Amino acid sequence: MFSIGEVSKRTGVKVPTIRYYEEMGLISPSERSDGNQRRYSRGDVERLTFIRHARDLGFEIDRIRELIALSHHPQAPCDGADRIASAHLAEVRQKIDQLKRLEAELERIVSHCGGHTVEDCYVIRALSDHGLCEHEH
Amino acid sequence: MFSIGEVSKRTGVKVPTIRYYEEMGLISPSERSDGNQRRYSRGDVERLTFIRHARDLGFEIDRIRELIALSHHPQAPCDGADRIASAHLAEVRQKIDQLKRLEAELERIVSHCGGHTVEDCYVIRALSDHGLCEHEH
DNA sequence: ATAATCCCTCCAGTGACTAGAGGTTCAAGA
DNA sequence: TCTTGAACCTCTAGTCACTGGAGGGATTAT
Repeated sequence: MFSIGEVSKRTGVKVPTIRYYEEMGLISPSERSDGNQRRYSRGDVERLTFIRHARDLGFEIDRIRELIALSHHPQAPCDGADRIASAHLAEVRQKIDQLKRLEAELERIVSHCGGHTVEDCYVIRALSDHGLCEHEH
Repeated sequence: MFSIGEVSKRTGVKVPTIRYYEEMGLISPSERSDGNQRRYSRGDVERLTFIRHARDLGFEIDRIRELIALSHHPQAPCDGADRIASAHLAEVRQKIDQLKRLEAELERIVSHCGGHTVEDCYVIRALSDHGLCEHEH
């Protein structure tokens, strides 16, 4: 049995975050000490590692809750997990595209900043006048 | 003079958001009607367009406040605006890199999902076992 | 005059934490 | 066994950029 501090060290998840995940219904300690402190099993640590990993990959708490539920039915078909991950991948790709468009716009704005005063600074002008933009956004 | 609803239509910024920006100190209406309703000038509308545009490009409220302050000193050197925009561009690029790494990882996880049951589903296994990952994250 | 629409303020909720106050428990050393 | 200090507990509030709703007043068109 591990204290919350030990679990935090093992998983890299901060102590208040572990408590937050508990409140969100992702994990709860297997036991409590006589003095009401959380005590985690090895299984709990594994589960928190799973959560951490999924968060690192950008899965939302709700999606993680679903993935945990799925993992509790090892004989169920895995379409569910696959669908969640694929949907997430699509979101990530969309986000990348969006950011690339921003990048291009910002690049253009920054590189054009030829002026020496704010008055003729392209950065300020481009922000004031949408007409200077190449794409809609 | 425009009502908040008209301004909203002209700029595409939602009414509660305009009020929120006011609370944040980005704009305030030039006047109030006798009945205490907000009345905006043409200049106010331009300013809100500036804000909207900057937000679309991902600038934070605080950065926008700085840009507005700069735009009020047209004779000042424009290094400030340039620096803010360049820093933002760097952030955007970093975010893109990060998301690309996620994309690669998720691609790998999803494409490997060969199993039919959760038990041997790569998605679940990859999340449980960090060792299956290619990169640190 | 009245109805419909708009506007006002204030409060609460979102997501995923993070930080602090004020108090209790635990583990290790004397 | 006692003490000390670190770690723990709960509860509340703050972050960012909004969004939505309640309950009531203002404006506008007919």
